[in-house]
Amino acid sequence: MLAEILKKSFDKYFNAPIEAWKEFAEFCEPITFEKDQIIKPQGTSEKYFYFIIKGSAGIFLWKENNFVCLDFAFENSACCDYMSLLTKEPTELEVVALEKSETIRILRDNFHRLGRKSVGQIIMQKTAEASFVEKQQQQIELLTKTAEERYRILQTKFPNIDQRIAQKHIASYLGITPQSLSRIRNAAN
Amino acid sequence: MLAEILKKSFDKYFNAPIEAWKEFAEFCEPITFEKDQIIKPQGTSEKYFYFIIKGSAGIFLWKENNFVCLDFAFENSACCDYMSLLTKEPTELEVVALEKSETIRILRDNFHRLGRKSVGQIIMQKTAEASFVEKQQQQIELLTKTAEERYRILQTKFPNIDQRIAQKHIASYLGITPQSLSRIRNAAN
DNA sequence: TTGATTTTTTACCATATGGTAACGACTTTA
DNA sequence: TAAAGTCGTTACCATATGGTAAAAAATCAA
Repeated sequence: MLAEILKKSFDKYFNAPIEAWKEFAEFCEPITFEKDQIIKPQGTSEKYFYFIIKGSAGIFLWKENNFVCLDFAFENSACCDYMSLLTKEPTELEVVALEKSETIRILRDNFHRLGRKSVGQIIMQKTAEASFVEKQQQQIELLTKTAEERYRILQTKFPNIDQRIAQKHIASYLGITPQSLSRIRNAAN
Repeated sequence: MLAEILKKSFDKYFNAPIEAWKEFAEFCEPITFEKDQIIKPQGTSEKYFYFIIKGSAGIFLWKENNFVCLDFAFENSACCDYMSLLTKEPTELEVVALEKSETIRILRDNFHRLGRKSVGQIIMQKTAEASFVEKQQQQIELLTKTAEERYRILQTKFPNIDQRIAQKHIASYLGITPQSLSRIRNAAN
């Protein structure tokens, strides 16, 4: 079942038989998080690669007494402090469940070890490439769009994000205060 | 000689014999660009992976009648429209030489083909991962630092950037106008 | 339900940055 | 050398967003 999700997610890149994905899935462990539960605390090194089956999570960076959200993750996407997973260094990033969430996770060392097998290697390569493209898109938006335009783009990308994620988190992702987001939302009518 | 540069750049990840790097280097072609020469025009798909031996380049995105610089590349670093190289789709990104630059390049299809060999695969994997980490750092700076702080960080990262790169390019990289950068520079004393 | 806590909204003023314009310095071209 | 263009600087005002504060609304806990 997990093998099927993985196969469906990555078949467009690499057509491997379901057995190969099942073998990969052997190393995956299901784990559930409550809303607001910390998946990876700041100051630590990321030990797992997570994949969200149901629910959502955010990658946060604490700044003074506030925080900014660097990214959201919803169903069928990876969710971890990927920078720390790659470098094995501790970071100040914090991963938090934003809803009650069902995930599967795989130990970092197993993730890297499986990277030497064909399907594991494709997952690692495509995860790195997709993560880069995603980040570059975010950088382009931050450099070329207004806060309001970024908000509209985010709503298009995740159509029900307003119903699922607190405004303060969306505001911090957009790089503005909750007050400014409130102003933007209420001006638009 | 190129093989040695490649080996030096990637040996920390993967200790391959110089012969393996020489084999990889066989597919590389040297090419020189004049200052302000367009390496990859907007609206096209990236055909090459470039590596800068000497000089510098910038990745630009045109916005109305202005442009923003998404990244600088100097000696011993990759430089291309990596997003387009990966997706094979045309993008609006433009790569421009900012000084007279000596580069080596490798055809996209050869790059991907060599990715199936051990050293090629390590280059592709590590390039993707390093590009992601780099982009996430930039995103963090854009979300948590002021324009002045970002300028100081950039100066630390590339100590002689003020002497090598036009202020207007630095300003656009920082997400501000040249006038604002001028104000920041002259206020700091 | 009731009270406590958190989140969102609104209002006020402050500030960083944008946009336009003009000027001088520098660079390129003829 | 002169002319033309580009670039960096400065000044002015405009604007988007920040910061503080407090009320209103929503959520959570007892």
